[in-house]
Amino acid sequence: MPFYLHIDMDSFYVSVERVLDPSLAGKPVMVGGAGRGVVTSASYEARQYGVRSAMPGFQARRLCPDGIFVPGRLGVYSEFSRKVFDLLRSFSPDVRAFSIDEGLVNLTGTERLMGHPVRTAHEIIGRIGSELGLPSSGGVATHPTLAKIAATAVKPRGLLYVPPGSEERFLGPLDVSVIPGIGPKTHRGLADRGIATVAQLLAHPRLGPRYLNLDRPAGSGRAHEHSVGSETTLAQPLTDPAAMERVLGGLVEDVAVRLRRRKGRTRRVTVKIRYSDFKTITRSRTLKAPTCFDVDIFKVARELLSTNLAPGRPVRLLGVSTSGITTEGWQDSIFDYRERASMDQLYEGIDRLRRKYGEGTVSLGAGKSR
DNA sequence: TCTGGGGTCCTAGGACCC
DNA sequence: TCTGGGGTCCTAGGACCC
Repeated sequence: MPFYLHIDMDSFYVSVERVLDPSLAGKPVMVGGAGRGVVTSASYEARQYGVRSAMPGFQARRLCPDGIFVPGRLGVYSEFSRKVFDLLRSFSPDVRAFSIDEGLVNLTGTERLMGHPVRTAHEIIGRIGSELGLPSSGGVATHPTLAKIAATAVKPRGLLYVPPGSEERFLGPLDVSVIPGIGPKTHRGLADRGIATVAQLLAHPRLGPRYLNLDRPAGSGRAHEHSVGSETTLAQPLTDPAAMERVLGGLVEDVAVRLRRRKGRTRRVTVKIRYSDFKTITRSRTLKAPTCFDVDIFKVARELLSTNLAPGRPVRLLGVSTSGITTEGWQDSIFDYRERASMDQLYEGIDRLRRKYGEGTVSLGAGKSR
């Protein structure tokens, strides 16, 4: 019998902040939400006021004026995340990280060594708490999706076991929104057709399997296409194309450095423009040959920006994204092998300088303005 | 003192090819 | 002197997730 444990950290960023500053315990704490930002993590005390993650900061401050707002420290959270996953991997070789604070442990076949999966789940959650000081929730079930739904259902500080054979009894009465992939829009659409519970959804011959297919074995999804992008909401909306190009240059630089760090080359460049009325457009172009160089990406990005920008209309966000990324070598373009090789050396040097002396040290002609 | 930033996946039309 | 048709790539938009 397959057994999966889905681990979901409880208000992860806030919990890490509390480990580092115990005086935050028991208080309404929010990470993020400064200025134009949104709340990225809210303590359960803050949620009592109606604060949710992804909520705009101004709204959170209105709902919870006495709350404590902490700026996020992604590097610190990543470090704690690594420790959590190290611990998970000491229980099973098959661990999948879904995000910084969510992971799946395959406990199939561990019974003889470690006892029943529920016992193991208890121990894992206990050790995340005792060794790292972090609260978490877990779901144990015969299917990964089911385990995730179970974990979400018992948050915070809960563990829920869905025994084999009781899957439909557990899921049936729940609201369809518990299913990953069903967001507000789909939820409304289903409600319009009179579908509110999972049981009603599963009874539908076409829609049921589309949104929840527990027969499909784990990990049978398609191989996903990787992308690397960077975007920024501007401190002040811009109307000056030259100023926008400078921002674009900074974004391109950021993207290209990350692309090279993972030894990737992109086949596609996408520019994103969000006007101050929130109308958002994306314009992309597929390249003839994959590249990881700032100059190549910037050339395309600048062109996409200049040919699609509505003149005089204030822009609040600019973004650059690269996709269709390949990590294959450059042997496929033999004719310019030598040129590319020397470009690689040049950029390696630039990246080294940037690492050593800071991001602003070396920049493109277009300059950087972030 | 309006609404982040990192992503993945899906749909759908048109081009293009055989 | 009505509309083939299937596969794949390109592009834009949008839903959704953390």
